[in-house]
Amino acid sequence: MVTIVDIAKKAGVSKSTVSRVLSGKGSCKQVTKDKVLVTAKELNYRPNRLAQAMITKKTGIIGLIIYRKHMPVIAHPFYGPILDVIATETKKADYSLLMMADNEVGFCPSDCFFQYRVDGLILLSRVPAELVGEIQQAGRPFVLINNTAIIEDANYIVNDDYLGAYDATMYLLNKGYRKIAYISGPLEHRSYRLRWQGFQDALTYKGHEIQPHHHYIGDLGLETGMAGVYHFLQKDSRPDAIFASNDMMAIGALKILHSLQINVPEDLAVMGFDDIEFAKWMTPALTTVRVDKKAMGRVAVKKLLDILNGKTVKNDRVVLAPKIIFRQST
Amino acid sequence: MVTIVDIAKKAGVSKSTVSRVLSGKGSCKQVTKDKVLVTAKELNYRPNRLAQAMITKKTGIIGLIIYRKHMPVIAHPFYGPILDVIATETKKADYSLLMMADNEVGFCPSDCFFQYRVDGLILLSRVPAELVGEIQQAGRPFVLINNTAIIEDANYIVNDDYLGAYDATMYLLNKGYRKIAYISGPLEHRSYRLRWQGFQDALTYKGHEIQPHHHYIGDLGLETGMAGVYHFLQKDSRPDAIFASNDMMAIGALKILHSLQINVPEDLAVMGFDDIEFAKWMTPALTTVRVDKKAMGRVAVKKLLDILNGKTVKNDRVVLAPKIIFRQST
DNA sequence: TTGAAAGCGCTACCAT
DNA sequence: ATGGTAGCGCTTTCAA
Repeated sequence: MVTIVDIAKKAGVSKSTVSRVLSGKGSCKQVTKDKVLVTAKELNYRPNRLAQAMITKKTGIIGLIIYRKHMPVIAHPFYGPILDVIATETKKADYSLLMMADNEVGFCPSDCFFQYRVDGLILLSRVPAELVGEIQQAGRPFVLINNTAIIEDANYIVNDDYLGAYDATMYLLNKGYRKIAYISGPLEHRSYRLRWQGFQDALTYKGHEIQPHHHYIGDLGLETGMAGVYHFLQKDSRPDAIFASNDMMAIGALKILHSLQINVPEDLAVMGFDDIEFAKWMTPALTTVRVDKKAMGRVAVKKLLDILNGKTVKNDRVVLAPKIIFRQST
Repeated sequence: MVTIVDIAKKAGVSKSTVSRVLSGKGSCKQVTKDKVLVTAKELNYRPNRLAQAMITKKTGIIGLIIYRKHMPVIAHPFYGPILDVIATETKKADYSLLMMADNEVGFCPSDCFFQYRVDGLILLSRVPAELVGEIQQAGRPFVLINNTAIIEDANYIVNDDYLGAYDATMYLLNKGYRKIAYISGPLEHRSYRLRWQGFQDALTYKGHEIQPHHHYIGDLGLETGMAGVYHFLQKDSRPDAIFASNDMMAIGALKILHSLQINVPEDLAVMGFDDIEFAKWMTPALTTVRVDKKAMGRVAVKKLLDILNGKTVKNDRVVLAPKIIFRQST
């Protein structure tokens, strides 16, 4: 590999000069500059960023940690689009992205990143509080996206899950649905706890009560949606609407309902949450609460970049407003 | 940050000894070893992999280039799952992944990777021949996945697109469909060229001819599927089956057909290609040709790792066998 | 078994 | 405007 010494030799200058020209710092004669630049190009020189990083203490790399239990990790219908804008936005700012799925064993992920001396970190979804502690202690800038645990003294971007669920329930109620069943994800998740709460509060506010058998708790997948429908249908009083706490569940519900020849929305309405890409492709297209995934990624990168660029950024949380997307399933 | 010098001081040994203990190379007394190890842990030492890489010439990083025109790049329904297994498999081997979408402007992507001195590269989908040339010239190991251009002297993993299309057409023919329309992606793409060829050859083999208006060429998206259907329906002789050259198009076709109240598969059958995740969630669930995306990622990583581990690997191409997945749309 | 010294490719400081 | 030199944190000879 070509080094600045090679350039220096060929151009007949010192390596300090080469470095200065290439980095654009310091002054020098135009002639020297040109000579160096030309030789560098001739030699097809590529700076060694590792060597640079050792001195400047800046690698130009941003680390990305994704909760491993989300399977698939990268092609995840919810997190995928977020990763996408993170990749785009970081590249615009000339940063590279080092990816890593959170490994349950030990705290390997942070280890890995620290070893590469990443400039900053973006953490998605669930992240063990200890890991965040380590990162804080190491003094590395980081931003949390949609974090499950509430962590103090940190920048984080979340969706207003409570509001989304509240509004969606109100919408359902206003549309005349009275027996709304609810399918929930695990309540340990901040998002699912808040969604469930929003749903209940809206019901209460309107003077309704949730029917005894009209709620079902499962995991985050399609199967939970299916199981939920079966659960509701077993009982005498059938719901007239189902509010699934994420789109995957809603899609599962839609599938089952179709095979049971129960018409949506005529016989039973279905509402989702997240607005993953396929929501609009379902038949019927899924009415859902849109979480602004692009904004999540964009804001996260912007915050991190601001910190890296030395702008004074005080830790705060950004709560994104959700929006109901009206389609055909309600 | 703690360095080996800090450990050396505290443990009362030289930094060479620390290095030797930590890297496990060379011998030393058990006592010294323990002392160093304990101090390292006490100090919460994290090796600086950049410094290590400068000497060993091994960064432990694998670069990943994705064709930028695929939008979304990461959450892509076809490439997403491939990225996923790449991430998983590389991590298992203790490599990190540096991601980069191919940037049309110049050859920035390779630049970026070379600057970080990645150990090897995985290139997905379209990659400019010049870029590959650069990489080859630089002597960096690399593997191509589903490459559009045919590149000599390279390891690459592709799907047998010709065979998939041929088989699928045969299946359609055997099921009794006679007027099969075909929706194609751009024929510059190796995959789409081969699929189109496979379709035609199967038809010819069975003594059928493609109807004049029964093929439509568009881009890779949903909209092409929709446009294709409209195109076919304008004409007098309506097809009894549509073979879309990818699932996104097939899904688009399904949507339109549904809104036109044309029953699938009773009035018109629809066959896709790729078997993206959502194919099975459609109503009706989509019959399609499965491309083994996991195998693509797995094989690519294995090949690259073999090269990196010094196993003699001669350049060859792996052609993965596709498989028809029978579902409800045919 | 251990330590001293050289050097990876670069930047940054101090001379000139 | 330019060159010499030190040093980033590490591995790797080579001596002791």
